[in-house]
Formats: sequence, structure tokens, C-alpha cells
Amino acid sequence: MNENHQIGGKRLSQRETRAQNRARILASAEKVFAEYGYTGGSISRIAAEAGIPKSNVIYYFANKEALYHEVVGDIFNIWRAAADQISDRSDPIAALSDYIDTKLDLARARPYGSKVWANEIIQGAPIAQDYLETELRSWTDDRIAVIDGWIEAGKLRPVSARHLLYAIWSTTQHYADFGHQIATLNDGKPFTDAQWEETKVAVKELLLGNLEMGGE
Amino acid sequence: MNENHQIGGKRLSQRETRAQNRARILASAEKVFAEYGYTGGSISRIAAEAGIPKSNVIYYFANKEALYHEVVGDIFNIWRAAADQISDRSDPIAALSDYIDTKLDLARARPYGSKVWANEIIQGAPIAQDYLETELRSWTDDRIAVIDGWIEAGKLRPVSARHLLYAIWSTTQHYADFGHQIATLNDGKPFTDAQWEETKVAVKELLLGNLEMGGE
DNA sequence: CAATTCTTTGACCAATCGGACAAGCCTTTA
DNA sequence: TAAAGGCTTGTCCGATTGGTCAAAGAATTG
Repeated sequence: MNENHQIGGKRLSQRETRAQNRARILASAEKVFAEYGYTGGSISRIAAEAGIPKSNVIYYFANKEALYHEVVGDIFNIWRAAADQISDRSDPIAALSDYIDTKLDLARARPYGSKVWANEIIQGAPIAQDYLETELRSWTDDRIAVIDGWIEAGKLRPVSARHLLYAIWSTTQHYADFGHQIATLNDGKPFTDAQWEETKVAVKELLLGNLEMGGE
Repeated sequence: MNENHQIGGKRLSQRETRAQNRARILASAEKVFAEYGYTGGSISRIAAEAGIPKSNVIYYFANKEALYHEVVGDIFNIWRAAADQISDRSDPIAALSDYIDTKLDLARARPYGSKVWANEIIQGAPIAQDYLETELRSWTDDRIAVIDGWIEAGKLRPVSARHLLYAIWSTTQHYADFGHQIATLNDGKPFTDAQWEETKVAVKELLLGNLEMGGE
């Protein structure tokens, strides 16, 4: 009996074991790929992080690329789900505020995922290219249309919807991807709860403060 | 005689040869490290990019880490020089506008350098930590003081100076680091001159549009 | 021109990489 | 409980890595 295959002393079925092991490997892989990049994130390092032998990683994922592909897909799907909050019918500023809040929450909750994605794009998206050309492309076009609709309806000051989206993505993800730099400039300490709240307020004010119609 | 050691058929001195070879290797290393990361950017790949044997790279740079260190230091110094444009005495909006313009120009001119830096920070700054703790730290503190001074003097709306700096860094560097994603969303084509100009206008409007006192 | 120094390069090395594979163990199923 | 299938793991492999070294070539110096 493997000690990993129980929770609170209760033995797990093979189904549960499989799910648990895959999840553990995926979490370790996300961290290791974030910290060392794709090439530097070796299977043995991922295995050590997960506390299992290297061979066991290969057993659950056909090869390194397949494992990496799942890690990248995970964070993309999480972001996509969060992005669907920008609904056409809501108040523009409220919708964009929610989106920024959610993105910053994710930057805090899943920094490794954000870093893996950043790494992937920096290196030319050898794996994620399909996501970019299909899902991200259509999603972006949709949201730009929504924002342009708001502008035409007079609910939002005229701005470049595309560059607004890019600014939201870059600023929010910056707090994950460059978290180490930010922590170093914060006396080496990661942000506290209060500092994350200040960040939300500041980012929203900077990016959205100028978009409200009839502003002061 | 080595064909590399001449410019326009004129033979070069050893001094010139040395400088030329080092520069060529550094440029190749910046590109390769950007595209493959530190671990993935092998010496042989850098050598191939530079068109010389691997041993020759090691001859000019003691080891891979030393070469990488110079690449990282180069881009940091370029950014620092650009940042000194934010002078205390200039008009706040004009100074910040110039800074954003310069950063976007650099994102376009040196995208590989920006990507190497991003990679380095994402991975916890194993090499650049000293830059962060000394030069970046004091530079950031200085500029925050300048911006806060502007606010106290009533020249700028009250904002978080720190988060404003982070927003400028993240948005401008995003156009380099995520250039592949942006190009994919731009029908697979890199930005034209006109699109870069639009970017400058849009970024400045988004980040600075709300900071002017007595605004409309 | 001779001696010295600098540059170039291929051969070589230990370490690590991703991955294959087989043997043994455990769980499920009939 | 017996057979079958899934899980775990150590061992092994060719390829690639960063780096050493010696020998030969070219430039500089006296």
C-alpha cells in the first residue's frame, strides 16, 4: 500500500488515486515550469517536487510536452472563465472593475500559472499557438466589439478597446509575473492582504478613472 | 585571415576584432536567451546564431553564466538611462509622457532584451537580484518621491506613485514580452509604424489621462 | 625576422536530459 | 480466490549539456 493513496487514513480507489496523482503532478509541474522554464523544468525536478519517482511522472503523462500542454491549458481555461464576466448588459465600469478584480485575485492565487503562460508567450507560443489563434482571437474580437458598443452608446469615453484590454492584461499579470521584483521593492516581503486591496484600488483608478462619462 | 575580422575588406586590429566578436556574441546570446530561456539557450545554439564555433564563445566569456550576466546587465543599463529622463523640474505629464514614449521605443527596438529580463525576474532573479536590491530600489524610491512631490505641489492628481510606475513598466514591456501574442491577434503581423504610434497615444491616454489637474 | 602573445578550433569529458522497459506490487473483477 | 489489469519503481540508453584542453594559425612586438 502506498502512503500517498489515502486521505485521513482512508484507502483510496484506483480512480481516486489516479486523479490525486495527476493533480499532484500538475501542481508540481506548474511550479517547476514557472521557476525554471520549459527546458529547465526537468521531469526529475517535477518528480522530486511531487515526492514521487521520475518514472511515475512519465506513467501519468505520455511525455514532458504533454504534461506542459496540460499545465498551459489549465491556466488558459481559468483565465477564460474569469473573462466571461465581462457581460454586454452590465454597467461598463462595473464590468471592467470586476474583471480587474478577478484578474488580480488570480494573479495572487495562481502566480505559477501566470508565469508559465508568460514564459510560453515570450518564447513564441510553441505549444499555445492554437489557443491564441482560435479561442483568444475570437474572445478578444468579441470583447472589443462589446467595448466599442459601450462607447457608441455613450456609456464610455472613446478609447482604444484593444489597448485597454492589453493594459488590463499586462498590469494585472505583472503582479504575478514580476512578483519577485515587486516583493524585492517591498522590503523583500510579498504583498499583505491590505496591499493587495490597495493594488486593486490603484489599478482600477489608473485604468478606469478616465473612462467614465461625464466625469468630474 | 578570418573573414569575420574585416569590415568592407579592411583588416581589423586585434582590439577591433575582440570588440566586434564580443558584440556579435552578445547580440546572439540576447536573442537565444529570449527565445529559449536561460537553461534552454545552449552555448552551441548561441554559437550557431553568431556563426562561430562553440569554443570561441567560451573563449570570450568565461562561462554561460557570465555571458548571461552581461546580457541582463545591458538591458538594465539601457532602461536605467532612459528612466533618468523623468526629471524633477519638468512638467509632470510631459515627463511621464516622454518616459512612456521612450519605454515603448525600447520595447520595439530591443524586444529580446526585454524578454530576457522578464524571464530573469519570473525565475526569481537568480542573477539580477543585486540590480533589484541596489539600483532599482533606490531609483524607484527616488521617482516615487518625485511623483509624490508633484502631487503635493498640486501638479498631479493624487495617485499611488508606486502603482503608477508598475503600470507604466508592465504596459510598455508587455508590447515586447507578449509581442508574439499581440502579433497573432494582429493577423499574425507585427505592428506597423502607424500601429506603434497608435500604441503610444493609447497607452499615454489610458495611464495619464486621469492624472492632469483641473481636467475637463 | 624572431619571439611572444592572442585567437581559433576540434576532440574530448562527466553530468544530466527525456524516455523506454521490465519486474514486482497492489487493486479490481468475476 | 484466482486471473487480469493498473500502479510503482529501478535500471538502462542515446543525445545533449557546459566546459576543458591542446594544437595550430594569425597578429603584435622587439
